[in-house]
Amino acid sequence: MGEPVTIMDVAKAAGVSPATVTHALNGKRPVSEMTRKRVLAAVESLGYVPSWNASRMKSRSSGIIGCLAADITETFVNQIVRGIEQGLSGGQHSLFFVSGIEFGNDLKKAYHFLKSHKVEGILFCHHLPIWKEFNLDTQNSDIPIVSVNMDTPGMISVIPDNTTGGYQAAEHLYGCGMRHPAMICGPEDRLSVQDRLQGFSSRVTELQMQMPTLRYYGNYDYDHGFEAAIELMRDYPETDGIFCANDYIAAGCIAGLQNLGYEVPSQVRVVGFDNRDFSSFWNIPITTFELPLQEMGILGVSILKQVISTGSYAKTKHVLQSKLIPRQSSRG
Amino acid sequence: MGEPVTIMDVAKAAGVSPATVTHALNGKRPVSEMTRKRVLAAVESLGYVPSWNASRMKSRSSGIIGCLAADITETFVNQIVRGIEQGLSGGQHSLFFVSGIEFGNDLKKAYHFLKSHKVEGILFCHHLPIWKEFNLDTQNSDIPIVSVNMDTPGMISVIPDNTTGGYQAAEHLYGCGMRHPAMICGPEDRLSVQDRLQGFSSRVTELQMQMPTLRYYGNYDYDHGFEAAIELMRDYPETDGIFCANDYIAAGCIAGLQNLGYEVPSQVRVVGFDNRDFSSFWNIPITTFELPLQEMGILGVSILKQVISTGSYAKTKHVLQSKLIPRQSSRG
DNA sequence: TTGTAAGCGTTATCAA
DNA sequence: TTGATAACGCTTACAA
Repeated sequence: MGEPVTIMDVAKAAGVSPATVTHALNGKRPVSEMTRKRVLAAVESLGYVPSWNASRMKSRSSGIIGCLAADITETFVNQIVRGIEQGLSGGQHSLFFVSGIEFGNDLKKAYHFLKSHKVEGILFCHHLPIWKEFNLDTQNSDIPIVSVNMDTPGMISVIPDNTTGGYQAAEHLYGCGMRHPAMICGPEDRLSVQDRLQGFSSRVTELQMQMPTLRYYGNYDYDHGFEAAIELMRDYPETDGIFCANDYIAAGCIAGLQNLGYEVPSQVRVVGFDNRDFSSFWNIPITTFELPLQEMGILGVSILKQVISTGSYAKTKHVLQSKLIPRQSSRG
Repeated sequence: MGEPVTIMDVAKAAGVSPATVTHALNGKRPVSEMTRKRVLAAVESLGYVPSWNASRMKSRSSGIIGCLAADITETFVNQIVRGIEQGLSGGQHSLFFVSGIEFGNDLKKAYHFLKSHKVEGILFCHHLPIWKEFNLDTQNSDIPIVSVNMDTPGMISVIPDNTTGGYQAAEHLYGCGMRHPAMICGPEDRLSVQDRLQGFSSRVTELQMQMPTLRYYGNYDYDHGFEAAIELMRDYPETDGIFCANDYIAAGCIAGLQNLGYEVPSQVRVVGFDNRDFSSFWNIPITTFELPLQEMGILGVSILKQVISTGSYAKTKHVLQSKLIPRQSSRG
């Protein structure tokens, strides 16, 4: 498939030196208009594209930022990645996305891969503290790392404010008439679940209401919501407002409530989290919270860029607010 | 942030030549066990990782495969990318994913970017024939390109069989008792819509049934399904089976039918497409088709690898079957 | 088994 | 305004 065209080929074709070709292309020193035109013509006709590798051999900077994530099909990952791309667009850096899947979930391998490409910084995008496994490397890493979505001690972190989300959920449900709150949680080991729970229960306490001690932990899915709702209403029949840890659970919860003959929202109000696509057109549209995922990606890039350019690496923590989206499931 | 560690540093620390370091690391020539150990110790203590750029300067191959897509947040894109990652894992190549977003949707720019990184092949991942815009480049491209998801004339294509999907939808609905079929289409300019329509109507004809001439084109979303269902039942009240171009439309269609007082599936059967997450737990679980997205990614990689290694570039077309997932919306 | 030196394609420095 | 040359970090003949 065709020999690779080098700067020498272009130089020969244009009858100039390789140095002139470089400068005609990147304008780092003046080139006469006539020469430039000849060079550009040669570039065009030969289909020459400079080799990134060779260019970056000399200059210390690779111009590449790496992103390490587990699985691109997870909504939170691809939304964040989209934000990262936006934050990078038009700038000097480009993105090298690497998924755990490529490396059999061996993050150490993936990290070394990025390092071998001389990335100038890494955006780390997980919902579990997997970083612990290769802690040693990252702590003393000469490459700045920003953790997006996980509050990772010892790293700069950009995270959504799940706690305030929970707090606002309680506030909102109270305003809609809830007096006997409850929560159906997701997986117990997720920080997002704990934070949402903590925010919710703290506002519940402030408002001098009681909530069940049972947490109804389970998967982040419909079935768990359905079953938990039935258990919950059996255990605490006075419940008139349920905060679900995400929209899948909320959807199941609503269905479970309807199955028991409850009316949503007049008898029981329901709030979810994450603003999944179906939430807007669920049979009872689901009140939810939109995570600032793209904003997190954009902010992560901006912070990383700053760290790279200044060299200062303060382990700061940046919290972005989630946004309440009120829908029918919570208000009459 | 620390000076970059080079092979020279390691060589000095281990008291050997750079050549020995290379060979101790990649085993392309025998190294005594003692020397190897000293080298590896030096590598470890210095945190040395070989520069990918420098390594690839000599060898013609970059070991990189590029992937060009519009938007990673689209399900079909990230599923395919996941397949690509799987196909690549454990092999010699790594993936450079590039999104249109990074380049302000200037595909030409993105293509040149990949070329500058000396990618050995490109996987092109779109649902629209945007490639036409930079047709000239790709036709004479010295880099092999495989189009995944779009049947792109002049390129190797890996595509889902939407036509057979439509065909099977008609077959399935007929088996469920449908005698007066109809279809609610998506955007008229999508090939997927046209193919699904064609497959459906061809089986309808074979089964000697009639279907409306109206196509009910519209967005691939819930609202369109809802409104189109109402129009459709007004125009053709005898309709007892509706094939919707995707699951969003199907969800809206079911809601629209229920709104009119029809029972699904006993009075009207509904089939969707794409197997969205909500389809399994919709209030009436939606019969749908699962696209072989990950498989398409895997196959795309495998074909591209073969083209790269053999150098032969036949413009073949590879069609993968979608899989019917029967649920309640179609059978009583 | 190991070392020396040339070369990959580009850019920076120096000289013209 | 331009050209020659060294250098980037690594691999690989070739030599020892």
